[in-house]
Amino acid sequence: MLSQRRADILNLVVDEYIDTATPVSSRALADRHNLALSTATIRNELARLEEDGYVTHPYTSAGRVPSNVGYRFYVERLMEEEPIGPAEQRTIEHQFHQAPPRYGDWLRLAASILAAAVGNVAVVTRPQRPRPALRHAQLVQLRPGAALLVAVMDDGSVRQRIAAVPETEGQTHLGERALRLNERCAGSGAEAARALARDAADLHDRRLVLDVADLIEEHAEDADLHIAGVRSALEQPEFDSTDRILDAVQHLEAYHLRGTLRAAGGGRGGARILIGDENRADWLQEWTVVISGFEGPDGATGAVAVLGPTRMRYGRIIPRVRYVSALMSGLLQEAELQEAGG
Amino acid sequence: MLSQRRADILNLVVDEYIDTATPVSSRALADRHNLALSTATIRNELARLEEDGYVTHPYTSAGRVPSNVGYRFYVERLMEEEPIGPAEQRTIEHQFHQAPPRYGDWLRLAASILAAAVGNVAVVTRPQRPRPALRHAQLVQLRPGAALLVAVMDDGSVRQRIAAVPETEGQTHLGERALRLNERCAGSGAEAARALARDAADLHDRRLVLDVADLIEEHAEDADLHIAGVRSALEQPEFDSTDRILDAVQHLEAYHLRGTLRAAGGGRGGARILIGDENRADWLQEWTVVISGFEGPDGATGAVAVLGPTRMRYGRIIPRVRYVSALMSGLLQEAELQEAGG
DNA sequence: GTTAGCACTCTCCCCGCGAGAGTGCTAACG
DNA sequence: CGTTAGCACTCTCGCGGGGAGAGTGCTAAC
Repeated sequence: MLSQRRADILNLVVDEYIDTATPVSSRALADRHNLALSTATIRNELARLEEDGYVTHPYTSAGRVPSNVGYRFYVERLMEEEPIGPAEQRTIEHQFHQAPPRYGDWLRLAASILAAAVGNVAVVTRPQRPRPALRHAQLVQLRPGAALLVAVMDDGSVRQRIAAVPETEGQTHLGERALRLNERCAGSGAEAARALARDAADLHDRRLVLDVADLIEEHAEDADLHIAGVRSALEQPEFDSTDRILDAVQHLEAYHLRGTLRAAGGGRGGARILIGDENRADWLQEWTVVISGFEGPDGATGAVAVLGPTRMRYGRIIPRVRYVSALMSGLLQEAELQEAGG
Repeated sequence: MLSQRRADILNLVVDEYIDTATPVSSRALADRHNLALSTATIRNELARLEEDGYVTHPYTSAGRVPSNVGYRFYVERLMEEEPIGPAEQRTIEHQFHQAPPRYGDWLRLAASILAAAVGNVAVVTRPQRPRPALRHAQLVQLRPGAALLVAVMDDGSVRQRIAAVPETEGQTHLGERALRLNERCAGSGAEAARALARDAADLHDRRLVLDVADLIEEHAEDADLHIAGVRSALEQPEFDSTDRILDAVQHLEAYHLRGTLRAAGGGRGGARILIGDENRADWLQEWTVVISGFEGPDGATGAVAVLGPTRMRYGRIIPRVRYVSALMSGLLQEAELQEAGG
């Protein structure tokens, strides 16, 4: 294991690098933090840290940069969490209380608040039950032979697909079909609905029941993912070339992020941290994801996450992700906001 | 008005500039297109065009660049539309037919198809009625005292807000309230619902009715806007500096684009073109927006748009926006796809 | 084990300059 | 009078040189 002194130095290197984004020299460490050591000694220790894989060298005579291993060690043993002072808490909660009544806006606001607090990309997903049941289905006629099937789930999520209906039927007939559909499927999960399909006399009714079953099983819509803070993240020095920015922009779309977050999971309550190559996706190899699951009512779960370069302010970001996650749980589930605080 | 020859030259300048993205020199015009004119004559004509404001000079001795006025003239009088060949038509329609059944995905696909066809940002909005009526409302309990109010409109759009409910009521009570809400408001527009609020005996019922009225009046959700092709647009040479890219990224979010598109309107059927300073938004001063409204069933309207730098391939983009718009109308409203073609 | 000193390395930035592209102007031409 | 050849002038862009500066690794002394 690392000697105390070497751990101290690693700690300073990471802190300094996170702060300045430039490779850290022995002089910088000696000057800015009063280690009672000469630069030469520090250089020796840095060389050891490099041997052990905690830091690297961009080129022969530049300062040191933390490696993924170094960050991991930092996060687990060295980092000091930057507490959320009462003023900051008040600001955040105040923003939450200014929440617009619209649910989508509210989730987006949550993402914005978090993004502003951490200066990186923040993502908030809509809480959903893993296997919801149908609450209510509607049919809206499009053209002859096709209608929009709108299904509201009992966790409040909504899914829509285009369904085939008899060419001859107008909106009133479709209304009747929707009624039958609801009588038959309301409250059912996917398997139950699939089983019920056999009982339907009418071919079209049967197909609609199967459509509903499919909808119940489907993944969430893109709409259920809210992203904020892309700009502030991309302003950081790691995104110096336009190519890097474009790559990031491309991957930071809701459509792509859904999969990414699902892969990352999200430890309930705490925060899960994936640094660089601990991420599975290729494009995340130089990113860190901090993700925390929160709970909605009735077993529904969502996730709050922050994405940024591996050089991120872990000590600041991690507690804030946890805090916002807890706030969301509180606002969606518990009786009182105060109980949510962290 | 412009002499024939000068108009020809302007036409060539715009074509050439759109193609190469570099200021067009007299030599380039003389070489590549067989004008029976010397470069000197062309230079004289260019000087005249500049006097009249159709082209500009980035610096003393560079070639000419079209001005907004020049583009406008080009679009209205000079440009040749690049027809959509049978092969391309087939490709596009084929992609549409591969459409996934999910409605949101389908709209996103439409945006992707258009983006791919034009190499710029494409946006598709969900068709909605300007003043829809409530089809069905649901209440999903969150925490004591608060529930998620989910309203499905008769145009198939969905709006959700967090509503206050009595602290003591659980999901079963809320179900009854939802029933009452539907009995009372189903089929109503915003004013009708507001009028009905007075009849409600229970304070909470009344508040819910008012919530529903608000929902009916609200603008669409972000989810109802689908964006594609950001990357390909930002790869164009006008986005050389990271600042420009970041500005664009910031403004190209669904949340911001909604307002922009609403301001641009969208002439039914044809395509409306807003070049540079013809746009109201500040950030669009060097962008062109090509937008076309399409019709869904029952008076619902959506919009298809392409956004790109003013130097865009108008002759290619405009007919493709119209075409996709017509296809959407066809798929959502008319009986047969074939009738939609352009 | 620690430290001073030193040679060496590598980056980064600035600067200058030449090549090249393109114009505007003038004067000649039909 | 419109058109054209010729020419001087201007401005950009890319390239290479070079010096300053920052930082390391190593060696030898403490």
